[in-house]
Amino acid sequence: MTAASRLSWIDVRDVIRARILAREYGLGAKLPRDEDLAAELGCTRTTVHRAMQDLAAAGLIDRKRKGGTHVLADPITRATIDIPVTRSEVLALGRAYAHRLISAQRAPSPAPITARFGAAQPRDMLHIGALHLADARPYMLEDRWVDLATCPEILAVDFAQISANEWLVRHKPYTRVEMRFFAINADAETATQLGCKAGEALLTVERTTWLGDAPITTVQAIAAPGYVLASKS
Amino acid sequence: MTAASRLSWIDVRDVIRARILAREYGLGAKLPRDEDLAAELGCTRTTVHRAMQDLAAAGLIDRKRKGGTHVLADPITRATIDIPVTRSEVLALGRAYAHRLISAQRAPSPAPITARFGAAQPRDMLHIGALHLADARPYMLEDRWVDLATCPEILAVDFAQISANEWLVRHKPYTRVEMRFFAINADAETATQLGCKAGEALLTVERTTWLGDAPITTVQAIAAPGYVLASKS
DNA sequence: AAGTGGTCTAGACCACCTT
DNA sequence: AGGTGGTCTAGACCACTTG
Repeated sequence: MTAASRLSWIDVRDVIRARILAREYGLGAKLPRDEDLAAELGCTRTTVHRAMQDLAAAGLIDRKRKGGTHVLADPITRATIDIPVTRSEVLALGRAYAHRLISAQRAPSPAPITARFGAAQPRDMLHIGALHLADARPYMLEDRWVDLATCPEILAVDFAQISANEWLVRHKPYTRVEMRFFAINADAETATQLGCKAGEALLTVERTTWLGDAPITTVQAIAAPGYVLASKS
Repeated sequence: MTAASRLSWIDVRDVIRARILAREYGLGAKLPRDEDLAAELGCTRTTVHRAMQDLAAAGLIDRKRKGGTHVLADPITRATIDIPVTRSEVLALGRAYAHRLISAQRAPSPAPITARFGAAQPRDMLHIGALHLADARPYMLEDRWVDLATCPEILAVDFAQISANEWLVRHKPYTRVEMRFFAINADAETATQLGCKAGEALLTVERTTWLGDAPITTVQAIAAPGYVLASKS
């Protein structure tokens, strides 16, 4: 027999999750109140709360004050993706990192870029093209816009020494980020830059960041063929 | 002046986050002990702990017992992606949903599929091809393998009535999932099935799920051209 | 209006990890 | 071996949201 010294929130979570998985609490069903579960399992409401918090974060249940706790009627699969600085990502693969500046021009943001930030008017920006290399081969192509009102210091950065990607991450923290993932066919120019055939399928990640409400940067990162993005454990 | 009735963990989190963003605690720097922060800010250690928990989940800090709390030396961008049942996804777009079974054959898993599960030996599986439609147009193409040892009931399912995707999500909960995102060029067969041109770039999501250590299913979902996967707010 | 989850306090003990 | 974060309890009050 196992001595149950005290019930940890992980135990509680596992019990509740098991009941959900076994459909003891079916899809869309309402769970007992935290207090009742606490009484039933022999722990504090705080402990049940901690367990529920974890299940909610995992996307298994939905909680509302007064409304109670419900199993999600439409189950979802939730994945977390970590995107490191490209230099670190390459180094972590055990490959040599380098980057190359392609272009950097000051210009007002074109409509699609303005729209990404949800801004009404075009903004004064720096438009940067850059290529990340792994073992001297093209790894990722960046097409980036940096808001100069929020981030004037970028004008003084020497992109021969540090990529815009890394400079921004290290010097311009953000509070909000939106990401979009999609696939594109390499056009002629992209193919040349990435050293692949025109038409090849390329995974593309679009990232836009803000500091509060102020736009910082938006980037379209086009990965070389074969790139795979994996979810965190 | 604002009356500070009591300090909520969100306030504490914002203070600490602001310090990190302002590089008051620089990259890789060690933060004060929870207890000291609590004393400084005038709240309980529990409240500081709750704030730290949030910052750790966001990927800003790293905590270790005895080691203390550190700002991550290599900042990462963390995104969460929710993947609903395909039917729900289509309906949420305000489009009509339908699905079509392409094939369903019992077969031992080929090496690449066996490997996805980390299994040593081929397993008895059901191989299913299916097409999801939105407004009667191809939306997503599924190439799925279901483990029959774990999930024999799948053999009795009528895929004319419910897609394997939805049946599994509703009847076979999982405890672990791994996802991979990449881009592929449509081959001739895929192009025909998705109603696009051969060679078009298609976003592909590979999902593999387990219940404990037991394999459940692995699926390669190929989205029609134009598909975009967005991170959760 | 009231029920339910969310949070805070105060204090104690535990467990992990670095030193 | 000791310091730090992790957790649990017990009780109180708060705030959202639904009936």
